[in-house]
Amino acid sequence: MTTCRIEELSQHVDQEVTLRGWLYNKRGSKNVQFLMLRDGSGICQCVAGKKDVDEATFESCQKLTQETSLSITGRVNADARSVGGHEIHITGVEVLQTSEDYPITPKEHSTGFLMGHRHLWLRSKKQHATIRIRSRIVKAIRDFFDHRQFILVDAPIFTPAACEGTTTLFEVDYFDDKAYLTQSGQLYMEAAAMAHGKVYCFGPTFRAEKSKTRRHLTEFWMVEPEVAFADLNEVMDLGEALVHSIVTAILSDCQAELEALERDLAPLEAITPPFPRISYDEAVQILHSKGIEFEWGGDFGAPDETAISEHFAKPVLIHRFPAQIKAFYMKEDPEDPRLALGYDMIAPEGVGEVIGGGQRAESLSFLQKKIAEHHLPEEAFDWYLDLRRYGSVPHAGFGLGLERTVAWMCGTPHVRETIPFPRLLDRIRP
RNA sequence: UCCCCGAUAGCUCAGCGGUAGAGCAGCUGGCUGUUAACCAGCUUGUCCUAGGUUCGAAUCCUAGUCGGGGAGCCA
Repeated sequence: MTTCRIEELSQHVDQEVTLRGWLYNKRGSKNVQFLMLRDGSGICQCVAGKKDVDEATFESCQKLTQETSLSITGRVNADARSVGGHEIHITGVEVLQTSEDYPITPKEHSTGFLMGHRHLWLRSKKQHATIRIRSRIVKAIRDFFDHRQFILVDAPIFTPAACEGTTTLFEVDYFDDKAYLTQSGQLYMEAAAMAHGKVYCFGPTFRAEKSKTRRHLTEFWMVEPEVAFADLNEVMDLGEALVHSIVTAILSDCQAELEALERDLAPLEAITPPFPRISYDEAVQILHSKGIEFEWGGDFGAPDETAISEHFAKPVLIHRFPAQIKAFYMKEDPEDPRLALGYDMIAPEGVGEVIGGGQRAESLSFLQKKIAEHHLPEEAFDWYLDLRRYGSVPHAGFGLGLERTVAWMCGTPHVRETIPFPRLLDRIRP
């Protein structure tokens, strides 16, 4: 007897196989039962005709409840009437554990209810598709950097100080001292880039922001490349190429998942390089041309980002922001010291910022001045300033938010569905 | 931190001053192939909590709790 997964059924037509999984749904009449079995790799219709199986088997099929775990043995039949093109003509059914009163029925539920049952909601079709796409995106990201000779360097989760500010950090006890959960691996990647040239880290980051929006999590994943000797233009090229390689991978490998999510493919197929690149000044002009009030020097809010992105069919890169609204480590524009050599990539369809990055300041005295201006404790950045004392070179990098990228690819409006167990302002369970 | 909206059956909701309803789920029966199958019947409530108004409150008022959406900030 061959045990196989539903995704492999096409290789076993007319053979008898055993499938192991959970009952997704059931339909039936007096003489025939249709069991929808899911096993993680797909969903398969298993048919039990009253004349084709013994009485005990038919009766046990009639009694099966949603999400009961079971193994089903039968002959694989190619049948266009069945979803997926194959079905099983049952010869035997073995129940592993009977599921009673499964909370998530094949009908409508509120988001709050589903979030409370996240551990079970993961089994539902769209959630299953979303997590598979997330997995494929992670692989696409790793492949992208690995194929370009980047070295994976893991950044610490416990950190002694803030990267950008202290109000958004989670504080934890660290023996007799305090530590914070990392909000970015960037500073560590700058150190690693001076050792390996091209590096990236990929892991969870934490922000204690009291944000309650569809784009925010308190724990989210970020991939952060950092490249020695690179300038702003090179990391804009890198971000563009990364996003393009992610889209290409998803479109070629995740067709079934995109279909389960009812994703409109046209906006994804439109994501081809080159992406438009505009300066902050040009972005402000676009806002003004649309009649939106905006004062030069401020940062774009979510509605501003959407208005700018609606101007283009592709992701748009906005570069050279006013230095005053950007982090202390940004290099200033030699042609206009009011500006910083940073950039954001704004995704279309209201997704918003998926990449933030730019060229880092390599001058020791400039950084010391900036740390003072931002009222940051210089002693906390002593090790970081060493990177400017011992062979400082121009370098640049960025961070790409994984959950926003998954939401973008999936067409999912809220990032909480793009991570298996989301951590939000007021939700830490399950 | 601020601004909106909501809380009624296991789930999704209707009822909005006269004492509790529908669909789905569950249970029983029917149906030769169904595609969130369908048809008939049955069961299920501290109407979020605490005060108040009223002859009478799920319904009106106040406070609180929880949930949803949005803003700021950011990936």
